[in-house]
Amino acid sequence: MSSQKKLLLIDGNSVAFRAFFAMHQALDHFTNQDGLHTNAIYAFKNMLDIILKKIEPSHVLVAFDAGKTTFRTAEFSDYKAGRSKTPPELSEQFPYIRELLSAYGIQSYDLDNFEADDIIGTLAKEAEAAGFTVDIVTGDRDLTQLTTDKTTVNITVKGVNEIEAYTPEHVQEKLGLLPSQIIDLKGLMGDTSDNYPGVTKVGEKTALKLLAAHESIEGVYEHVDEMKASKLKEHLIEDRDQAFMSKMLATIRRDAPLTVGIDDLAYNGPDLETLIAFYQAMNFKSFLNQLNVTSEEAVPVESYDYTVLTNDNLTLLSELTGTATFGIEMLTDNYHTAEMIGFYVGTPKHWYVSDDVALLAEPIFKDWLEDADQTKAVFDVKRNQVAASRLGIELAGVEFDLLLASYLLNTTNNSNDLGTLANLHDYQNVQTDEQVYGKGAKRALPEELTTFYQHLVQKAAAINQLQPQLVAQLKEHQQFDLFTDMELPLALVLARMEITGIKVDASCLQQMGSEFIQTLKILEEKVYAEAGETFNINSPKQLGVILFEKMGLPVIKKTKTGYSTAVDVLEQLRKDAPIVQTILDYRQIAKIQSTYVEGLLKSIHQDNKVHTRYLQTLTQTGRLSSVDPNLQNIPVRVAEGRKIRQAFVPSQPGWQLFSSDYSQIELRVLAHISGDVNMQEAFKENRDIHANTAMKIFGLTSADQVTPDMRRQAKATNFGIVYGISDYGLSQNIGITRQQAKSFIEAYFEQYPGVQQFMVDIVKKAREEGYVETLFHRRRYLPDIHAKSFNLRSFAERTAMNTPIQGSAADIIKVAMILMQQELTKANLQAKMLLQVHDELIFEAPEAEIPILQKLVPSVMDSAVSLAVPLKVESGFGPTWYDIKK
DNA sequence: AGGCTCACG
DNA sequence: ACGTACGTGAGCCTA
Repeated sequence: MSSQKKLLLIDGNSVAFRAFFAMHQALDHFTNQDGLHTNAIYAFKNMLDIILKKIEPSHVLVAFDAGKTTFRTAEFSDYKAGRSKTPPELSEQFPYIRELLSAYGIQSYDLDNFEADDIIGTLAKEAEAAGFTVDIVTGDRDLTQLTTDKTTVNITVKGVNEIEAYTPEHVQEKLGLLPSQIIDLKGLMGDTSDNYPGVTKVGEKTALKLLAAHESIEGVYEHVDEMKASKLKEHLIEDRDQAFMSKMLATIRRDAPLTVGIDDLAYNGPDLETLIAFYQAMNFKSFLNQLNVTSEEAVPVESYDYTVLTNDNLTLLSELTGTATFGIEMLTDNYHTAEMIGFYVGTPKHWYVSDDVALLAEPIFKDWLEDADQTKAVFDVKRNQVAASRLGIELAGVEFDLLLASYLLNTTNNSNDLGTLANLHDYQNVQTDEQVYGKGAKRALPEELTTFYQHLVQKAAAINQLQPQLVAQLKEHQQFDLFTDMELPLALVLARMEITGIKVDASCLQQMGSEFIQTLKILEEKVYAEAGETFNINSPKQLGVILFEKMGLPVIKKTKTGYSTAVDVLEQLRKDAPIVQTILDYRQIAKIQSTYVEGLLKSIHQDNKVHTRYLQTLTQTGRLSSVDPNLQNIPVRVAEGRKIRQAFVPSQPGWQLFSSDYSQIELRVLAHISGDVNMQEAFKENRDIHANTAMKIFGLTSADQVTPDMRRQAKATNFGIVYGISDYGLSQNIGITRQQAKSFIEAYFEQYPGVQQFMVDIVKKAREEGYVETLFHRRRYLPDIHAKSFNLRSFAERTAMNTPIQGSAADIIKVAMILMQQELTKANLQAKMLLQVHDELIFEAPEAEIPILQKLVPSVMDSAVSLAVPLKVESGFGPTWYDIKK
C-alpha cells in the first residue's frame, strides 16, 4: 500500500469482458462444484493482482454499469442498440466478481442511469481536486479523454495481462489530439459499437484532419460556411445535430450524483479468511495453493468417448492432425523396470486407449512415434522416452511436457502426479492416480477396464487442455525459452544417460563389504566393552541413554526428541571417553556398508549396471536430483568411503572413465551476477580465490602471508556468502566466536562491495516481486520473505541470496550437457555421457577417444555461457571412478 | 510417516 | 529477542 494518495479506478464491466474472452478457450473446464462458470472470475483475479502490484494504490473502486437504460438511452434510444447480448456464462459470474472484490476489501459500485465511465469520470475529478493521483484501468479507449497530468488511463491490451498507459503525451503521440478532443473525434466519426452515428462518411482520418484545423466540433461548425463546396461540407451541414448529439453521448460525465466518497475507498488489502472461503467455493486450487491452503481433490464430472486401439484399427492413427497427446501408463515410479500397463493417444477430436503396449512397436505406430514432424504433448517426457526405448522406440517430436512446464512455473508444485498438478492449475476433470489406483500395497488396476480407460483419456484431455494455458504463462514469465531450449532437450539427454547406465563391479563391492562387516564386528564388541553392556548402536535413543545418562557425558545439543548424537557433538565429546571415537568409527563404516555396499548392490540391474533416475522437477533451485540409486552422493571426502568408487567401472574392456568439473562455479556465478569488480578481477587473473579472500579479510598485502588456516577460514567464508551468510552460521562452521565471524563478514563486504550490494538488492527484489530468478529466468517464489517469524523470514532471505547462485550454476551445466550430447553425436564418438553431479560430468569412452574428450569436454563446458569471468574446467580419467585424478 | 544421521555438491 | 548456514537421498529407528 502506497503512502501517497493514489486512487485506482477500474472499469469492472470492461475488465470482466476482457477476462472472460481471454480465457474463453478454457470455459468448459472452469466450473465450480455447483456448475458455475468461473473463467472470468479467475482471470479477473489474475488481472486485479497485476494491476494492484503495478499501481500500488492507497484507494480503489471498481465501477460497474447499472443496467440497460441510462441518461444516454433517454437522449438517443438506439444508444448501444444491436450489441450482442452478454453471454449468460459471463452474466452469471458478475455477482461473484463483486464478491471477490469484497473479499479483497475493494468497493464495487454502480449507479442507476449512469455507466461505469461516468462513475469513474466523476471520481477522478473529485480525487484530483483532493490532491490524488489517479489511475484508471479499462479496455475502452474512449476513457482516454480523462487523461490529465494527474490521471493516467491504462488500457488493457492483448488479453488481460498487459496494459498500455495513456498520459496526455501518449494520447498526443497516438492520435495527435488533446485528451479533451477525443469527444470531438467521436462526435464526428461516431461509434459503431456504441451505435451512434456522427457525420456521414466521416471516419477517423477525416475527423482528425478537421480537428487539426479547427480544434473542436464547435470550431468546425464555426468555419463550415468557409469550406469550399464538397460532399464533406454537405454531410457536415446535413448531420450537424447528429454530430453534437454524438459528442454529448461520447462525453463522460464528471458530475454523476455519487453516493460514495473517496474516503470510503481506502484500500487495506484482502481479508484472508473471506478470500479463502471464496476460493474454496470457486474451486480455485492454485490460488488456495498460493495462500498455502491445501484443498480437497475434486471429482471429475465429464467422461469422454474413446476408441480402444487393436491390431486391426491402427490405421486410425493416420487421421490424427495437429499436436497429439501421448502417454505410456505405469503403476510405479521406476520406469526402467515398471510394468507398462497401457497407453493413451489422440486429440480432442478422437481419443484412443489400449492396455496392450506391444501395439506401440507395430511399424505403423512406431513410425508415428518416431516422426519428429508429428508433434506430441506429454506428461513427463523423460519417463515416456525411457519406456518407449524399452520397446525399441525412439520417441520424437515432443513439443510440450505438462510436468516440466508446471515445474518451471512454480517449483513448489513438485508433485509427479498428473491429476494433482492439473488440479493445481484449476483443471478439475481428471483424477489423481491415487484415486484410481490406490496407494501403497493396495495400488492396482481398477476392477473395471472402462474405469482404467476413462482415467487414461481424462489424462490425455488434461494435457491437451492445459497446454495453451501453461504455454501462455511460461511466455508471461519469460520462461518459454527455458522450457523449449533447456528443459525439454535436457530431458532427452538425461533419458539417454539413464538408459546407458554405469557399470558397477558387484564382486568388488561384495569383497569390500565382507571386510567392512569384520571391522564392524570388532568395533561393535569394543563399544559394548566400553559401555559395559550391549545395545543398538544404530539407535540414537539408546546411544543417548548410554552416553548421557549412564556415562554422564555433558549434553551439548538436544533434538526435538532427545539428545543429539550427531558427529559435531561426538567430536566435542571425543576427549571425554574413548567410547566416543569407537562410535564415530563404527558410524562411518556402518554408513558405507549399509548405504553404499548393500544399498548399491540392491540396485544393480541384470546388465551389471545401475540406472539412476534424475528427478528433473524436484529441487527448488533447478538442480537435478538422483534416485534409485542416488549417484550424486557417492563418498569421496574420506578415504574409506572413497574406495566405493573403485566399483564404478567402464562398461567395456579397454575403455576408461572420464570426468570434467567446473572449478568454483558458484563463486564465479556470484562474481558475474553481483558485478563485483574485485571478485571478477581475481577470477580473470586466475588467482586462488580462497587465498585472495584470505588476504582481503585478514588485511594482508601479499599472497605468501596467507597461512593454511587463514585460507581454510576464508574458504568457509566464501561458502557462507554463497549460502546467504549469517555470523552465527559461519561461527558454528569454523569454530570461531560470533563476534569474530561478524568482523570477517564486515571485512568481506568491504573488500567485495558489489557482493554486499547484490545481497541487499536480491532480498529487496524478493520482497517486491515475491520471487527470485536465475540467469535463465528460472523462478523460485519466496512467500516467507514477508513472514512475521524471524526464523522463517531469515530463511527466505538466505534462500533469496543462494537460489540465483546455485540455480544459475545449475542452468549452466544443463546448457553444457545439451551441447555436449550434440557434440558427441556430431563427432560420431563412442564416448557416452553417464552421470552429472551438479558441477561435474562423467563419461565412459574407448581409450583412444580420451585425448579427444580432454579437449572437447572442457571447451564445451567453459563456453556453455559467456559470463563476465571465465569458467574454469578441470578433467581427469582412469580405469575406475576412484582412479580419476585431476 | 517422521526424525535423525550422514553421504554428496 | 529471535536461533540459522544452501541444495539433495537413503538407511535406520521409533512412533
